[in-house]
Amino acid sequence: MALDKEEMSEKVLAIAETLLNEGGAANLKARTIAEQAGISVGSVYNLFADLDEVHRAVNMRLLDRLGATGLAAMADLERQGVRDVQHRILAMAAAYVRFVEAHPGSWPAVLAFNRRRATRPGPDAYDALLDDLFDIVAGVLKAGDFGLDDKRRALAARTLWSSVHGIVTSGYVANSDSRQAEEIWHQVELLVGVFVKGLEHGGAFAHAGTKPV
Amino acid sequence: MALDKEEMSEKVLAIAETLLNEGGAANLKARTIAEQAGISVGSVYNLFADLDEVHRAVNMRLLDRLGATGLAAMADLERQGVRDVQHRILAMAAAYVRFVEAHPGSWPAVLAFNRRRATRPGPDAYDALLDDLFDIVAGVLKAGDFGLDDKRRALAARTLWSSVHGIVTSGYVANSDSRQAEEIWHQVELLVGVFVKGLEHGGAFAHAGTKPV
DNA sequence: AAGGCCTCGTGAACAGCGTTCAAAATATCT
DNA sequence: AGATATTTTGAACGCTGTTCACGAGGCCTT
Repeated sequence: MALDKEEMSEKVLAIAETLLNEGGAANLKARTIAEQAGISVGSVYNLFADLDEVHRAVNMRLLDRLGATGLAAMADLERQGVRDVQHRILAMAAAYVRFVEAHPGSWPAVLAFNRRRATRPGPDAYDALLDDLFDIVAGVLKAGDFGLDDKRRALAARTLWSSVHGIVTSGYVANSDSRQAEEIWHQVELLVGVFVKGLEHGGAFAHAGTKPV
Repeated sequence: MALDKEEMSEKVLAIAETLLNEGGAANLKARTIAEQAGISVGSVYNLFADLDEVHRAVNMRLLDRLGATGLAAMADLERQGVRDVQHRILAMAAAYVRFVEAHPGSWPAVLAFNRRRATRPGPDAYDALLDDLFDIVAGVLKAGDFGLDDKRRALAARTLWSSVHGIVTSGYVANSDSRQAEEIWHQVELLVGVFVKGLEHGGAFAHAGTKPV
């Protein structure tokens, strides 16, 4: 009556997610997982090649859920007949902020892990999930009438999303009291307001010609 | 004729910086430092309480240099009589991008370290250095005529900087080939263009009234 | 039922890590 | 010079991820 191989894998991932959320990447230990799952250390390595794979699997589940949350938020607004671009972008940003707040320990771990594999070979499932998130934003931008071609709209979506992301992660560097949460939201509001206004006035085409290097 | 205590500390920090830049935080090992510095492991712990303190010291030196680089870039533009806000912001962003590119290994370590101490008590020297960077951006924004009061200008500065930061760090998740560098710069250009245009048209005051939670 | 095979769980063992601390070496003072 | 204070040392401790020879248990064939 023991658990299936796949069931045990999911149990391990659930335990790993809790560990990551409680103490970050440093808290993800093979022996702790084994003990809490009621198996031996070796069995953990039977299910996953190493702890990196466990960490990666947890992160992908998180990214997946985040994407689903974003899509759900968009569907909600659609149902309510909200078609204003600024409202919709703010709703997406709010969903993102809430998600990060709900995963105080594991979200930093997602980012740190993500960054660590910079040396590895080309794109993989990880990037695909991130692209899904970009696509959602691009879809919202498409509703606005900014005179952007597909390429430029995709660029704007990535820019906007990366910016929100930067605000949230920069903000969560400091103490996570409610004052900080307010500051983050003020920044997001300002960014989105300025961004939409800027797009409306053709700011996406304002080239200054500065050379990067 | 051995080195002074402070000289040895600097030697250790120089070695640590190289190690971090070459292999990230995981490459910062007490035994490696000791070997390369020609001292024993124990002596490293005589100079610094633990490796965290070494890492922190290296990061603060980097942030310090980054601030100096930004100020130097501003002084250059001032000397050339460039007063256009968009140009100046782009120059700052370019300085930031170049700095990150020049420290491919240690800059991620700065961020990861920064994030890790989220549980610690209040503001410290680390935050002070980050505030210095915000102040430089705020100074540039002051030159523009956006009708912003001090408080709102500071918020805009933090927002803009966090956004640039997000673009750069998100971008460097993927492979660091030159195509990626181009993508990053395109995003920065779009962000700055849209941001300035948005500020000019009062986007900083466009409230949508969406509640965060 | 007995034997052979094979898959899978096991936990002791290994190498490496950060960190400590009693002792040795060096420096400083009387 | 002798005594005292300081600093340097590296072996040792406890922890980590990871491996792998071993043995238990199921499954098929004889």
